[in-house]
Amino acid sequence: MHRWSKLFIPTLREAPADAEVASHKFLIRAGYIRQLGAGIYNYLFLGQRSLNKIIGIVREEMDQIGQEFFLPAILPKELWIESGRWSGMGDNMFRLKDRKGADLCLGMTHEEVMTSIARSELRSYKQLPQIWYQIQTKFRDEPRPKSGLLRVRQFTMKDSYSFDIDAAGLDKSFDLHDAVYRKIFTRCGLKFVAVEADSGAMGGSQSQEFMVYTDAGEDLIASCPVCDYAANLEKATSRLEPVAEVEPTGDGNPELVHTPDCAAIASVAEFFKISPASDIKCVAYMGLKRGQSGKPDTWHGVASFLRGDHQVNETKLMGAVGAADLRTMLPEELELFFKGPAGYLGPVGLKHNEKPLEEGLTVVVDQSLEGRKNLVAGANKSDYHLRNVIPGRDFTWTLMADIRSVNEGEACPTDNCGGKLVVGKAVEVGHIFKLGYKYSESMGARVLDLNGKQVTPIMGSYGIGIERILTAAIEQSNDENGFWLPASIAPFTVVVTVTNVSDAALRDAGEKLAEELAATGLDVLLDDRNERAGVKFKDADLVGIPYRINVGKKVASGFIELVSRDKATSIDVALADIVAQVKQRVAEEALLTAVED
RNA sequence: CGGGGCGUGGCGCAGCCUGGUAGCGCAUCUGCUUUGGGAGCAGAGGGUCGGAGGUUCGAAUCCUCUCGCCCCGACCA
Repeated sequence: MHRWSKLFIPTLREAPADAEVASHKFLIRAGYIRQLGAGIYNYLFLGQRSLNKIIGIVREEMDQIGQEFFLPAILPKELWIESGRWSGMGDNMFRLKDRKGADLCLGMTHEEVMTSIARSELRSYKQLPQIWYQIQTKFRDEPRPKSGLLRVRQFTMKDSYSFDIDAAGLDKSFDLHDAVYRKIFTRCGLKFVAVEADSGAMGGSQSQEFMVYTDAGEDLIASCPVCDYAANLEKATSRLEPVAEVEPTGDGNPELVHTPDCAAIASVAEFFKISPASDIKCVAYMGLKRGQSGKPDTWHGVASFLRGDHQVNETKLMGAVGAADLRTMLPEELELFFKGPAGYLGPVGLKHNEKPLEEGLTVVVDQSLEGRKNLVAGANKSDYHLRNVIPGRDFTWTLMADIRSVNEGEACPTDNCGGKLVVGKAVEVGHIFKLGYKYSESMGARVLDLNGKQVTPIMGSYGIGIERILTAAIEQSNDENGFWLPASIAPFTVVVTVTNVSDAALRDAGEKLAEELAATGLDVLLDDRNERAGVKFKDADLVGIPYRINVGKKVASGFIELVSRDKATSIDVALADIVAQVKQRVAEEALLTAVED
């Protein structure tokens, strides 16, 4: 049992002016955290207590499938040179030198270290599979820390890594993590959704994120209200309605048309009296190709063509051409590759590469243009467009791929579903990922298989953002007075508020009650401060404790009040029944966050 | 990095434009009263005005540089 009067819980009546999202404001107002620098926070008593409960749940569940390690946070350069990420991580990596001048970095993830253990210790398929995890501080020099604990430069992550003999084994390790993650987030009381995610430059085969819907989130999720389809917008696909093609003009071949002041899609559509879906849009990029084996990185022209009413999905485009980065083309580059100005770019007559990201221009055409007819496109000449353009007949491409972003209201891609996709903002609390052979291969991890042949183990990596669980929980449960956490992760389960400590009878009743509750194993906070009742009620509402017991005048007749923070409901309970009542409430709530074993 | 904004007691702000002894609310401390939704009265303490340089008789205020923080875009747990 803890006494509020002895604790450091610096609650604030007002939030700092620069806090924008609810969780940021309340974490500070409730005395959970204090800021030390951009994206760097002190965790105070209540905050640390809640994080410790989250860590406890994560550890308990992870122990069901893996083994806990604890790796260093300060890491030598050499490992990262081997994996190619010393340069690949760029400015996101905190770097430092030791007294001898040797390069070190602060760990932002631990594939390299885990793989180094695996390669020096694992020798036989008989030792596989292995799942190793740790709960540890990560350092990432984010370009823009923001929103309190949502995006920070130092945070706690549970990261795990699996080593399997083959792809089937990896599938199993992946599925084990999927199941355990669901248990963890359920026990933490999060309303989460698992979505398909982009596997990006990491080159893995499957990637799934665990997301909690909130407007504070930075990701966009497309989901189907009918079936269970859900995907990060970076990855999401949809089924398009067929488009009514326009009739050809003249002999049906491309025809040059004078189109003054028609640089915008809308004005082109207006000019030709067509839907933007019958116009070909061009977005021109420069794509970054990572230099192989010590060679410098290079930029190459990438022209993307898609329907006028669609938007380029840069994540998909990068994946399609294998670029490490994209930027838009400068005017002089447009002139070089297209001989034409922005607004009048088109695919007809363009010379393109056979392979992406080589000398010359890489032309990428979105799938939705396949089989289309009689389209309008820029003529690569100021104030001119072409009509009657047919993909394949009038122009070709380096590659055709899905490079567009889906829009809300488009049809779900699942066969025979028919649902309309909705798009919502969410925060990522976990990510599970089939890595493949990238690290085991490059760093030389090998084991002998059943036949005595040397093989490379296949890896997976899996992360949970500890602080993000707390942040997401606050985002999903708050009102103007504060927030409430599920009992499983709240710093205390119940606060016993003595309305007037100068009344000895109330004080004694509160003491006795708090002792009794604590004796049953509940986390009890006794508010024994010499403050007015209103102050204590306000504080109790603020700090995230799910239950409150008011010890007031009704004690004289043997009653106290039990208040549930979430619904702000209060009932009178006989003193003799209160311990049982609280236990029952907590048990009922626990049922909601219970997981099957 | 590009764009925008802000730095004045612990927190929230005013003062700056038009230079002239730094103010308000909350919080803190003392005393008395009060005690079920952030109490009242009386008194007290606390600020190199982010930092450096400059202009001026005189700078929180004007100029230059610099540091920090927040927000919007490219990354990720």
